[in-house]
Amino acid sequence: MSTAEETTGGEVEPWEEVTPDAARRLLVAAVEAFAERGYHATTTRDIAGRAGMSPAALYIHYKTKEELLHRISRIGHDKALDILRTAARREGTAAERLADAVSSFVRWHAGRRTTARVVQYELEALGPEARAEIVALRRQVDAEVRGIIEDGVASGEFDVLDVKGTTLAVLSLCIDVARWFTLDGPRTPEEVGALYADLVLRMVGAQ
Amino acid sequence: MSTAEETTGGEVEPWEEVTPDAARRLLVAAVEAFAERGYHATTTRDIAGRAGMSPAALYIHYKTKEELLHRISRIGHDKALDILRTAARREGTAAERLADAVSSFVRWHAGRRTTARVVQYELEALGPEARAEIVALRRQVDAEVRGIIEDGVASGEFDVLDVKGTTLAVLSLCIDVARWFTLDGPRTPEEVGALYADLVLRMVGAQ
DNA sequence: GGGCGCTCTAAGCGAGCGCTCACCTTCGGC
DNA sequence: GCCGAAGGTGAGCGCTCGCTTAGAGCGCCC
Repeated sequence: MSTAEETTGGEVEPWEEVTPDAARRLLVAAVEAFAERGYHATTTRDIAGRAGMSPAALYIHYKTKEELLHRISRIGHDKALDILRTAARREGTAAERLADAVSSFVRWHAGRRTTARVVQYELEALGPEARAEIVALRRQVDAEVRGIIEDGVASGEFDVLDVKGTTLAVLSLCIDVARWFTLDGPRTPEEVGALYADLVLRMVGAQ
Repeated sequence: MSTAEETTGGEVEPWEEVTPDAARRLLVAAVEAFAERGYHATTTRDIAGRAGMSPAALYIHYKTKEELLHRISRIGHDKALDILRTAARREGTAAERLADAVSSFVRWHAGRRTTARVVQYELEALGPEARAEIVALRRQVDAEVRGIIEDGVASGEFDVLDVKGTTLAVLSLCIDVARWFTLDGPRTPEEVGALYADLVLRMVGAQ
């Protein structure tokens, strides 16, 4: 009952920061529904139904359906950024830090696939201000990865001509895991993380 | 007025296989709308409006809104598969063919970004039989890329441990271009294609 | 133990959805 | 010059959407 959580980096119970309990149940239901069908194809009745409540109960805890998406996106981006920061700021060579960043980022996208899907693919359903807030978080994500690659280039560990383009490609590769990964497939999140860390080290000329 | 087409591989007028003219205008309008807002967030009134017609006109040429998506997805996948097959079956080393496949596939995803978005991200909006048809095409796409990588491993050009996983990663990298690329950005489709071909050759240990 | 605040529900509002229908125009063939 | 087919429109049907409202249940503090 506690194996799935280990793939996320030790988080025992996700969404534990959301209270009260009913608000969390609604949010978890929304994550599942948004990930399965997309934001626009999901109805508030469906979300409330999955949480075992009437449609009106949703509006006690959230002002609109979009606020639910905003909260999910915000918490998810915070978590993703936290994972990358932890890897970027540990001690070790640039290659070790990049491999750590990629494998843990990929493990999160695979293991928390439903959350990651919503976080990465439903950005455009947000209104202008909410979207701007999330875009700012994404720039920080980009900066963390670019920082590691720049370190590796400066130290001579990496051989990269286009640092910005390579950063974009590395992040793109990791993010797209949320699109194709399924727990029914032949690979575990850990295996994909290890494979991708190896591929990325090759991309930056570290091996 | 004819520079954009060149990025797709020489196609002068896209969707020319769709007739009559009104049906093509509706389909082009649907591609734009689906790419901007997603299938579920697009209304039939919006599609008809973009094509300069009344909402009812849509149903003279297409039975349902879903049939429009199906036609777009089918034609788009045929084109994508055609691009990969052309690169895979040309003469040359495995490295040359892989670089050609990746750069032309990426050029298509960047240059025909609206089409590619619909093709790659709206699959789940299709009904079961239409989705099964498209999934079969995707398996052929996967087989073309895997074939080149297997050739390279057999000839000793490539150094790849996990062929299936690496194939998946290469395709994932190319496909995700449709998510982040914009014509307003600093890169042309040709530049991204060249960068990605280089990165993929590194991933398979060819340089 | 009575009032209060928090949580939730049943019912339903106005709006917009995919789609249909009755009818109108245009135009080539005889 | 008339006709039928092909391609188009305006109005609107039945339905479901996001969201609201009036009020019920219930624990908790004075």
